[in-house]
Amino acid sequence: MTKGHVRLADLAKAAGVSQGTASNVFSRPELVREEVRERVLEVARELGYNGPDMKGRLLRAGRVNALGVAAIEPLAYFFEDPWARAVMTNIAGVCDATGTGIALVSAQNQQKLAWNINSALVDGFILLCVEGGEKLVELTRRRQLPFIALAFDDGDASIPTIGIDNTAGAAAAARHLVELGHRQFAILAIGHSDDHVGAVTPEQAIRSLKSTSRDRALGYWQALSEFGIERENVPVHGTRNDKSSVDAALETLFATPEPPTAILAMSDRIALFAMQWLAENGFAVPGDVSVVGFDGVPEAATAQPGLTTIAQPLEEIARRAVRAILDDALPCAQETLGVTLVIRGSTARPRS
Amino acid sequence: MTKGHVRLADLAKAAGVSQGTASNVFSRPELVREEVRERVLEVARELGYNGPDMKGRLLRAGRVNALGVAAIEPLAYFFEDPWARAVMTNIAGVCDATGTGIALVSAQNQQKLAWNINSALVDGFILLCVEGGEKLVELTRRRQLPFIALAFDDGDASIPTIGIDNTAGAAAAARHLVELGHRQFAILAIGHSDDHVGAVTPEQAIRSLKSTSRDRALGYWQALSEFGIERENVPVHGTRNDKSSVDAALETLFATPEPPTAILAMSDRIALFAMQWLAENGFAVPGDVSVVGFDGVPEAATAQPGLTTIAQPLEEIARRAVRAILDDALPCAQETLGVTLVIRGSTARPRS
DNA sequence: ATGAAGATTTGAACCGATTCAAAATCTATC
DNA sequence: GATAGATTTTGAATCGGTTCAAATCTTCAT
Repeated sequence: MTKGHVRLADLAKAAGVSQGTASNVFSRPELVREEVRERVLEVARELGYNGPDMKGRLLRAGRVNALGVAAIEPLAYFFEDPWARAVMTNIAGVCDATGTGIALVSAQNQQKLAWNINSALVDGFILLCVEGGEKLVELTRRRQLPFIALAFDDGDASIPTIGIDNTAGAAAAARHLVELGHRQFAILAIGHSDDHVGAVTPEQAIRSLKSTSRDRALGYWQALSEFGIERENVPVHGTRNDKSSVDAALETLFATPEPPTAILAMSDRIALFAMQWLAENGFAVPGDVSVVGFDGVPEAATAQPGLTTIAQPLEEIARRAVRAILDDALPCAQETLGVTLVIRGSTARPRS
Repeated sequence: MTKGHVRLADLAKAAGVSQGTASNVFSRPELVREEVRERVLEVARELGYNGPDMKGRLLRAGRVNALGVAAIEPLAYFFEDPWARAVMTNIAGVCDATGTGIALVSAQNQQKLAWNINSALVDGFILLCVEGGEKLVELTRRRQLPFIALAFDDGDASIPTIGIDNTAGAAAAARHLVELGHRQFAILAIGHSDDHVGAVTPEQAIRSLKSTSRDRALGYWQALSEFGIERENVPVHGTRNDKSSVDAALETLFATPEPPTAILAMSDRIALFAMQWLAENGFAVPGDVSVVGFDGVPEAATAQPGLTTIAQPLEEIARRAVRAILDDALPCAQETLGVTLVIRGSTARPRS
């Protein structure tokens, strides 16, 4: 029954028209006389031909109408990591509107990632650079397709990037707490280049933090110093953005004679882990301790209590990124967008 | 700087070999003498040629090494819906292992979906049929690529499907509660063909529920009747799988003289909304009311308290589905997998 | 030196469409 | 009825590779 394979040429012959006309019936129907068009479609139906095959079309046309989103992580990252999910959700929204497809590109080891990036059938890439951004950019660059990096952690201004104002965001977070009356702070950091865990001095932090995290640290310090709180008096603990390292940091912090009344977390993930630890250890949030996160992931809104955080303009980021790829209108310079402080239930005045 | 475009033919000429040899250098290097291979690669580097372009390769070779996952929903569905996310996470895991890419295919209106399905560059499809399964299958069928339907709601045995034993799962959930001593039940349903919201009689439920939901209802009733509780005494409320319709159902239920002490929810999503409503309205879970969900999404494990639920073997489902597509070894018959009762903190004996 | 077997390389066909200049056909105008 | 102009249709080139039978080159025993 199945005729092996019906291709456009077969259809054309069967319908008694040239291949060119047959092609137009599908791709530019307005060019072909209605009568002919209907006949060809009729024959197509009989033959079980369902429109031109993408592989051929694409070869000729050059565009796939899909964009790739890449990260150096297992594929499941896109569905499990809160930030990645939030970004993807917004990208998905923009793609829906423009009818663009999404291909997920990733791998743990570089060998495979290189292959995957090279073989992905897409018109361009959005790079999630939270981990291994440099490698990712390097591999993608080779492909010679438009790409844009998100959360990229490197000064190289030749790389098209959409970022956020980390310093201003962090400053806003710290200012919010200090204005509520807090004076005892602690910072939970991520992004030590050596995955350092535990207390660090400000100098160590400046030296070993990746630029995103360093900017956030600088923002915290800056706002606090405006109120006379010097960085030397604000303990900083490195974490690996996972529960166990956050737990360890908090155990140390709350074993000191003057534990913090306010916690500045460099990610919502960390902040949520912190709130969990506090709840488990009998500290009320925000009664005993206030917590501020960073990123503005959806989970922050649904937590109990809601997490006060610095929200990234993800929708705007997604819109610009997708547009940049599809229109091949990459920003000549790196773009930096503003962030907003979202106040929820996890922050309040300190117990007097 | 950019030489317009370097293609395999250019490289071949520049390196002084035939195009066939140049091709082999990349696709089947073992066929070409090392000396030649290195020279060609060297020239490739000079010319900035980064391996064969996928579009051409694919046209000839026929395989894309990617699979499409499709649903009649906006693209964001894959990242937001708990069940979809759980399924995707598992599919991603399998794909990671086999080096397969994932393309997301979806659209709200059928017109666009048809186009997207036809133009997706994939070797086959996994269909998430929670909504509009029939249409999805019909459109995919036309594409004449291997596909397999998940959560498909139709008897048509000619369609390759991996499903679960809904009746047995529901029965296990009900049995668990009844064995704890509960006697006052309520069922929160989804999947009314007309999106009905509010109380329904068993007859109405049987008539208007889609098959997945009907099977679950039958399972509940069957287990309860073994303990002498007749279906007429178990109120059933339709919901739209969203918070507002769940809230409405619970308000009605708990306004009755004999409110339920145990809730059977047809999805974890509903169950979690229910727990939220109960908390907001001063009912302790499981102290005052026990709740059982269905599906076994990750959120069920992290909720406070943990949600007792019927877990689908998602890993197994994902593994079989991906294998089926990649090996083009579709199950000749529809497969049905077993489910397991996972007991967590949301169920306990009723207050005596 | 000769010839068979094995290793490399070549060349041309092919994958399945789109595209566009040129040819063919139809319409309108005088 | 002839002709310019508009509308359709055709045919061949092209996109960027892969593949495979045939041609060429090596190697080595005879």
